[in-house]
Amino acid sequence: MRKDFRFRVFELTKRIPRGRVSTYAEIAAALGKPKAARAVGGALSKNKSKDVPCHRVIASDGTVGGFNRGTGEKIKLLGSEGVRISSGRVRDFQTVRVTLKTNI
DNA sequence: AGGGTGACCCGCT
DNA sequence: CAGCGGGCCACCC
Repeated sequence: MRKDFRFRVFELTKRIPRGRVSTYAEIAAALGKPKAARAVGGALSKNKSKDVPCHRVIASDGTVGGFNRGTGEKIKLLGSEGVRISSGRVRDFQTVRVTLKTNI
């Protein structure tokens, strides 16, 4: 690994376009570690930087997942970007989902 | 240095 | 749809 796992998670998360989302598992896989989804969540939970749109990262089943500022806040942010959510679940999940690739 | 922890995931009941 | 259990991983005492 040429960089810290956490660093790579952040860099990858920054690439998620506004109004689109990705999943913990997706990011883990993009980093070459399909089983590290949990670790990805842990990394994002410690993120303080506002440059990292960690609210655009959701669970692989389409549910919103957690957020250090509170799930409600996460839903709010997503909504303001045009991502429709219903009952803690993202509508049109398959559509707004993005595939990321690593360059790091 | 070893074990606990968590913004997860998947399969099964 | 809801619960439960086991697995996996990086991070922080």
